[in-house]
Amino acid sequence: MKNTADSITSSELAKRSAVNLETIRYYERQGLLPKPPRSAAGYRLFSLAEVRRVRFIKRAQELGFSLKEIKELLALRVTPGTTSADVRKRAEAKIADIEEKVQTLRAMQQALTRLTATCCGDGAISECPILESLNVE
Amino acid sequence: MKNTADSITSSELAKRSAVNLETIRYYERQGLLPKPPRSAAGYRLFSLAEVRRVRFIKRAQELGFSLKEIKELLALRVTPGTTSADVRKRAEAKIADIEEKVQTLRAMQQALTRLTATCCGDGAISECPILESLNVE
DNA sequence: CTTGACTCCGTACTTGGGTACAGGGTGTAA
DNA sequence: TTACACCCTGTACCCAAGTACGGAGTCAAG
Repeated sequence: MKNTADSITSSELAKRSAVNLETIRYYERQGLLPKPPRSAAGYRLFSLAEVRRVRFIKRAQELGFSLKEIKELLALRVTPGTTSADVRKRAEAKIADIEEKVQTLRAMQQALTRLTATCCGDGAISECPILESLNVE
Repeated sequence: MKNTADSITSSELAKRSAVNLETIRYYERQGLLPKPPRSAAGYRLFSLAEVRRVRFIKRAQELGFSLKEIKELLALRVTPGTTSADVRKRAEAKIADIEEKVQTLRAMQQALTRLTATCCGDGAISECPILESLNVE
């Protein structure tokens, strides 16, 4: 089996998106990757575009999204059976979720910045400044 | 066992920080919570300050930090045996990590915003716009 | 026409992060 | 002084997200 210009094997997809081969099969089972067409011998024929998809999944995971949430994100598009108003609503909800994450990260960053600022001047800094400043609610 | 002004039981800590009681024990085992002093009967006597700590752990988890990473974050402070230059360096590394997360979240948000913008106008939008715009390398 | 690298499938194992008991000891209000 | 709610420990179980493995088929270079 050779990779052609527009079609790659599962192990090639795994390599290019820097995940384990088994992970590809797993994502397919979980519906995160579309069931790919098969060669005459039954080999999976992935499109190169899936590389981007797998990388997206990995990135999103690092940001605390579960595979289930990622599936929802990837499903956000207008397809037969969904109205664009519906997609719009779901997308807006996601935007708000993400905004919250950003705000929390910013607070953490600020805390750490204050830490670096105070700790070089030494003297009395709080026991654990990062806790001090993430005191939201 | 009664909770006093400055000392609470493990189940009270669990309740106030909105986690399962067993999670408190688990965090203690993992070194995410300090081993608390005990009452004569062996009951844990947590300080109220630990509520904030547990909440911080939960928030950080939602942002994709593992318990191991969270432990490192919580350890960022000047203590006997660490120089402030050392703390500074580790804090700066964390700040950079976080900045990356923020950037990725911003890209996702932008993608979603474009989605809501284009989908109400309907017409030809890309198959899955969120993938398009998170095309970072 | 064989050999070595690849693919398939199903199933079993692993790791992180919890959760749920069981069996026993407290604390206190009635 | 008992009833009931609470705490302790240890151990076993659970789910998500992979990862590994065995047995069998496929492909292409020598």
